[in-house]
Amino acid sequence: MSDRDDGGVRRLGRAWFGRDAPVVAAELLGKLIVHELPAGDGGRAAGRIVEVEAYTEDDPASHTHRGRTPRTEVMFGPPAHLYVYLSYGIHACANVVTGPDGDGQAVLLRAVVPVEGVEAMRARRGGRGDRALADGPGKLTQALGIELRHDGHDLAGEGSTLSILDDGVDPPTTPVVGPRVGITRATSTPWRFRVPSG
DNA sequence: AAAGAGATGGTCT
DNA sequence: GACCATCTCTTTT
Repeated sequence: MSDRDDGGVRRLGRAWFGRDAPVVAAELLGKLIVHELPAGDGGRAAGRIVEVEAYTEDDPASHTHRGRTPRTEVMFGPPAHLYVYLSYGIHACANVVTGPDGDGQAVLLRAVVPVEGVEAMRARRGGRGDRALADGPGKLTQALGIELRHDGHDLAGEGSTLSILDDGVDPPTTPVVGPRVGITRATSTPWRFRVPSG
C-alpha cells in the first residue's frame, strides 16, 4: 500500500491508487503533492491537496468516455501515473490515474495550499498574491512546476521526482461534496470533493 | 462583487 | 471547424 516510512511520512504506492476514482479522490484530500526540483528552480515544492474531481470511463464528462485515443492512453494505463493535458490551449492540468490497468479513470487536482517552496511558487506564478498561488487546476501546476512533459510520469516509480505523501493529516470526515465545474456534460454527478472552508 | 470577454492550441468530428 | 476538466484582465453594478 505504501513505500518507505521516514518519520511518519509515507509515500503512497501503486496499490493505493489502484482503486476507483471517487474513493481515491476523497482520500487524496489532505495529502501532500511534492515536486523535487533542482535547487536553481527553487528546490522542493509541496502543496496540500484541498480540492479534487473524479473522472471515470463510464462518465460523459471524462476524456476517456469515448474510448482510447493517443491523448488518453496514459489514463487507461496503470495507476499512480500522471495524466497531464493542455486545457484551453494554455494551461496544463494534472490528474492522478486511478483504478486497475486498462480502466480509464483519474482524479483531477483542482487546488492545493502551498506548503513548501512558496517563494519559488510566487516566482513561477508571476508574483501573484498568496491566495491565488495554487487555488485552481491550471494555477497549481504552474506553482508546482508541473508541465505537459510530465504526462505519463510515474508517481510510484523508484526515485520519482514527483510523489504524493501522507504525512498523517487525515482527509476531512465531512468533505464538501458537489458537482464538478467547468464541464458541460454530467454536471449533476457529485464527484467534486474539497476540504471545508478551503 | 459580479459579469463579460479574450487568449491560445491540441484533440476529435 | 467546433469544442473545450481555465485564467486573467476589464467593465459594470
